[in-house]
Amino acid sequence: MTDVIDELHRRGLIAQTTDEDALRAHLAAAPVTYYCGFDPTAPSLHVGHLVQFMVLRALQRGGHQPIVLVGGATGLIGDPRPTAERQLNERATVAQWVDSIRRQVAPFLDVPADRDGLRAPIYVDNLSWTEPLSAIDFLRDLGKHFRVGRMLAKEAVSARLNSEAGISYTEFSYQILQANDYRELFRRHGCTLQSGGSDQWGNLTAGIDLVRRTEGAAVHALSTQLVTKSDGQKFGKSEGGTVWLDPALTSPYAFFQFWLNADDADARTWLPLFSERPAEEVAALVAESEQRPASRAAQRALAEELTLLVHGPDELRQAEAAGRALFGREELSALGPETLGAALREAGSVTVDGDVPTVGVLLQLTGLAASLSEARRTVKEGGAYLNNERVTDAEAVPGEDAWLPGGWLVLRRGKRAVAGVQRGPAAP
RNA sequence: GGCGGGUUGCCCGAGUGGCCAAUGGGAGCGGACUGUAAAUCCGUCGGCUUAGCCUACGAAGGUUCGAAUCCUUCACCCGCCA
Repeated sequence: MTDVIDELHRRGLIAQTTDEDALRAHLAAAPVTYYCGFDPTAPSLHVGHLVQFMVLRALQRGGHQPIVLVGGATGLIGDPRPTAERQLNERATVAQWVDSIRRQVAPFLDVPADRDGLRAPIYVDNLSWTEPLSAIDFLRDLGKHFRVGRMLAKEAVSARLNSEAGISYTEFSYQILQANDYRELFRRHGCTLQSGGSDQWGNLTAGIDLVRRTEGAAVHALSTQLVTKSDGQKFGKSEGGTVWLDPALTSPYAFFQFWLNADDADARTWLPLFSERPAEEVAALVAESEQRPASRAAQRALAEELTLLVHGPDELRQAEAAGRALFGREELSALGPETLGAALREAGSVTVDGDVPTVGVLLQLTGLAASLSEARRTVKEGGAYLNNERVTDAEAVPGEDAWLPGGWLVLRRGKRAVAGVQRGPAAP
């Protein structure tokens, strides 16, 4: 069977590891228990987190034992960001996020009953061992093992010390908590490998040092490559902002479209990272994308594979169908009410009853425009469409003949942003 | 603790009493060209009951016919000195 490290390298997922030969040997010798942590800083994870699951899944396929840690404790403290101090969230809020993220993660690693040889993940929350720590415990049992000089040298800390923002003692302490997580998991589960984003390297090594000092054991770390965009922008944002994994925050349709709309260059570099297809298939898709960019083979593969993974087969089917219906060349009126309705519900829709508002108001209601002013502007710029026909007057009210089968209006802003308006039951 | 400098729209950054909803750049958004791509060009870019009005230049007061621009107090940041 193929070496997991080889696969991860091939896919471009590895940024850095501790002694790679030792890690390879370790993974080859016996099933290894490994972990990756996710801090609850929002109610949902986003596409940026998927890279971590790619690593977790690859190791799991290799027969190793995954642990998924949700940072109920570290989420209360805040991992230092390079730019500025984090805003602390309420404890109750963080606790909710722990729950929602824990549920969200399940489909990525849970093992179906019929799959042998895969180990089901262990789920942990670091609040369970961090909360009982007293200040005395923290300072005597943990603090003694950390040298301030080393802590200051970590990139996450030094970047902040050199910035105008400075750094609070709270965030400065973060690395100690994460190091302690590694030690706890080593003690409780024999965990000997931690993976994380490349920005986590300092925290990963802090844990390794602590385990070596207090347990006398050599444990490993692996950091993943930062996913980038060719234009230098941050990965994982679309028109609507962050692309979340939670279908309530980013619809499966929007999720699918995010991947489908990727730049050619990006899609080709992302495909190996995110696709679990065999290497030859991935290479063939990339080649196809280069020869016939208009086919968007790489984008399609990404969209299909990841929507399936994150949202499941039913949602994938609907997201695909919605895209075909809304961007297809066929007449909207030719679509059946079921197809149209499903597509628009997937894309995002609102219901109106009583008096029908103006097009401008509808643009705002559907979220296609953030404000009425923006809606008016969009119309003035010629970027608003009702049933695929350009709207010229924001104050116009859609006439009776505009309503499509099923009581729908199709609103579009620009080329990609589509939303539906359905006539409510109370309409005359 | 003292002295000096600073805090402007999503970000960076001009603006030292009326011509300022505020120069310029970036991001974003729309159009043209395309492939629901990139690049390029053009336009747009606080809100609203949109030829007008309202809210805004760290916060709160004040001076003035009129303040982002002057004064006072407060908060925060950056220097230098204790």
